[in-house]
Amino acid sequence: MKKDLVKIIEASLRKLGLDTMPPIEFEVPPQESMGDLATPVAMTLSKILKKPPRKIAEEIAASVKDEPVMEKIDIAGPGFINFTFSRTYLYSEIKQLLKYSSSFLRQDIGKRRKVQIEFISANPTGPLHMGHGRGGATGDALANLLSAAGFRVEREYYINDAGKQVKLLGLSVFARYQQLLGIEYPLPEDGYRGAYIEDIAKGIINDHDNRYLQTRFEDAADLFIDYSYKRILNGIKEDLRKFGITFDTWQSERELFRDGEVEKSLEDLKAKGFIYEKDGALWFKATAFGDEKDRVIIKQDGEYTYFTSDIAYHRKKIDRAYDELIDIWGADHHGYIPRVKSVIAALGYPEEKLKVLLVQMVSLLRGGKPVQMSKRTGEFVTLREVIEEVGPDTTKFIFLTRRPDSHLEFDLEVAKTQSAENPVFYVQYANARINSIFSNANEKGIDADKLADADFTLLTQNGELRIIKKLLMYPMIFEGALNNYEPHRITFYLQELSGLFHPYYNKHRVLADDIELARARLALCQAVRVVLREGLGILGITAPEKM
RNA sequence: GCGCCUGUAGCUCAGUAGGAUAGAGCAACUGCCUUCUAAGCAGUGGGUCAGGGGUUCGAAUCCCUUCAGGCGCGCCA
Repeated sequence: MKKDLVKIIEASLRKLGLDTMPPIEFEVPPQESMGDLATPVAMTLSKILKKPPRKIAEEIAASVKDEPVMEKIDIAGPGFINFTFSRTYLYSEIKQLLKYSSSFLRQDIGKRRKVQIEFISANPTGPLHMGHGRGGATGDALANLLSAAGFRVEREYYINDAGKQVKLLGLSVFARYQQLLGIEYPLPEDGYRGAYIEDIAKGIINDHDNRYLQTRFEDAADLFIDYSYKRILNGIKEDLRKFGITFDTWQSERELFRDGEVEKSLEDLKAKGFIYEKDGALWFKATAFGDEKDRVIIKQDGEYTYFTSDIAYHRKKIDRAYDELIDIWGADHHGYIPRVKSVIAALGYPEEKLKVLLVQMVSLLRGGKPVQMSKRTGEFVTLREVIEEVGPDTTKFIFLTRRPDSHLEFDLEVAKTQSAENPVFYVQYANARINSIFSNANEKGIDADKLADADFTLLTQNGELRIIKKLLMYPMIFEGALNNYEPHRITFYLQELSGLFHPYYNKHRVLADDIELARARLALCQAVRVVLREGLGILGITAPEKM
């Protein structure tokens, strides 16, 4: 729809003697009667052409008005050009949509370029929480979006299974283990305290009995650390399974050390002259690339920092020949962006190769009151508990009806009690209703095959034309969601589409007595169903057959 | 103190590379189930786009500033 219009307008601008094309933007006019799409391009050009916008608009309109796709063209307000499409065009487009759904809905923007998207990557030191859920829903939807747009997408989870945090986890479990066996053993100061720590300790008792009773932690560390984080990682995988998110690759931090990636990346940076020694530590010259201070990579005590393995990690990723890397982080890590970007630059790659998307914090409420999250006692509501309470589809939908950078208030009570009238069901219900119509058509013996050959000219009702136009708008929405990394645009679109379908369903009988009309309406329903499923698929939300 | 994000209807949020009379859902109120699923439909009310200045044909959107909330600013991750 937009593509055809752009072509027509560009041709007309060329006729007006313009050789460099300005970006041609479109919007939906505020009132339906004004037309289907409008462009303010005449007002933009007014400065360049030094002519009043309405004059330019008239010239464009005059040279375009004979196009067969156009029903009428109006000039309105300060210089908007309003286009109304001809029915012939709408009917032929909806036919295309039905006949070639996949290429119609999935424009090949990616051209098989490779993108890797890394998300969640929660430390294996505890179950996933709501923040991870939001990052997960967003990352998964973006990956689906990119893949629908013809990119080759890899989803990766980075496992911080080396370093201080998993060690602290092991020590916390070790302490609980001793305590369970009747020994007084202090929990580490900032150790992990959730009930799951005790469960892991019980698991070790179960598998290894009291073999590590009263040994020193140092002598049992490997077992306690490995046992604990692996068990938690399995729990995370189970959380993800329940949430309906899968990954292609799981990159272990330990492996980066084991495979010499960390060493190699340091040598690399050293050779390039971005490493120096100061105060008994080794530093990376991040300020050379716009970061506000240089960063330590080997501490005085000889240990690496978390940043060191992140250098190796991003170096490895970027070396694997991806055209684009996307990292999705919680917004609390935003200060970390210049640091990682500076690594990309130091390694000789353009910074734009890495796109860091921030997903804002989630605050959990119940009935308007904040749910207490205590770090001290380790008491917090996990993602799994929320999924089990409100369901994965509703949970994802709530995450995906907000802009990633808006702060999100997730009220469990609202998510649940609203469930009957929750927007996600509104969308799913439209799909289920259409399925039901098709099974009724089948029972009545109405031929629902080859619907692309139905007589679309019978679709003359306002509700029908509105739906057709909305369906043809999908590629625009898709493109916008993709270019801005904003999957929520799909969510809103699906609500709008459903918001047209339900009233139509209520007002007009799809399975009309007139068989040809029934077939035309079935074709329309089919198109709606295809788009709903496509959109829900991108969001990672199911489209139940029946409800 | 510095930096990032946010502030839009009673509530939760869209709308921001400037565009026309600022939208949706929920909540509130009034109706609609003997024909394809009432998880639905029809209708009503609801706004100082946080405040103030500026830029221009035009600002919720851009700039400056104030206020409010959140998050960062480690040889922690």
